[in-house]
Amino acid sequence: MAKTMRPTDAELEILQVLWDEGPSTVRAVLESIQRRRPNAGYTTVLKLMQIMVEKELLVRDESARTHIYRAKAPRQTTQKRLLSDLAVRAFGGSTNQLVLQALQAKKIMEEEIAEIRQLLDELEQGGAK
Amino acid sequence: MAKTMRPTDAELEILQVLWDEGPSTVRAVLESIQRRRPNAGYTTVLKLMQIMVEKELLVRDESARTHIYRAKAPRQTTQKRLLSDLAVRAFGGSTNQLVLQALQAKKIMEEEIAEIRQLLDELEQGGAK
DNA sequence: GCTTCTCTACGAAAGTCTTCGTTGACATGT
DNA sequence: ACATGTCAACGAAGACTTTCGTAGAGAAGC
Repeated sequence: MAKTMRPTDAELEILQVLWDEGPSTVRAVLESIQRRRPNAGYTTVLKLMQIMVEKELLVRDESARTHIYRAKAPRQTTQKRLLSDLAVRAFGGSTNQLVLQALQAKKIMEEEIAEIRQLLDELEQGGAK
Repeated sequence: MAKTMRPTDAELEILQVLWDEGPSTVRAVLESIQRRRPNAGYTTVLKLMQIMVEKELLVRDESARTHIYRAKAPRQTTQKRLLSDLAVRAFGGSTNQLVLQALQAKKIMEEEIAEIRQLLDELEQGGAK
């Protein structure tokens, strides 16, 4: 029903866990988060995940007493949405500027450069008309 | 005083105007924003810009009655901060993954590919040990 | 059966973001 | 000097985010 929104910080933290570890219970997500942030509370994570079901960011299996949650959209879809969103908000809509800036922001390992080169080759072959 | 925060959506909209058009008055920023969003209100923009001065996102020249605002941090610095932030929040800290995803998300023009290739060349020369 | 533990659900509190109405100061033109 | 218009300042409302206390239902152990 609701249009696809940008996940908040806390929501993204939960999505990362579910993308990494697959469908999980609240407790499993909590424990994963606590590895990095030991002060995270159970009811906080539960509440967030409930809200995320309402927002249709997550899907919940209630067939057992302990519910199982999974991310509704795959990781890449969400990542692309966030990138496109950032391109508009901070780069005047230019994804290309975003990429250039990202490349300059970080020293890149040589293997990674090769990886990107290869992708460029494929794009050039596939896209050239 | 406050640590450098991530600008909000409305703040970023104002920053874009100031980056594009240089130091400006509230009214000038408002009119620029109204070109895309005619319902934007004067006091809303004013209040936001006042808050942004407190947050040290903007600097204000109060010497004249009509104050002049400018972005404190240059465009690229803020863009890099946002990219690095997104890399952590949505890409498990991998800027490289972010770049790959951004490249795949968009069809890239050939000239742009050349531009990126050139950047890669420079990076390879400068960074290879 | 009773106690203890785990889980979901609910609601409220505190913080932030965005919007705008109102006010008073200052400027301009006549 | 007075009317009109522009500006900064303030305060408050409404929405959203994040946190957590509390309560009740069900499961497990004694």
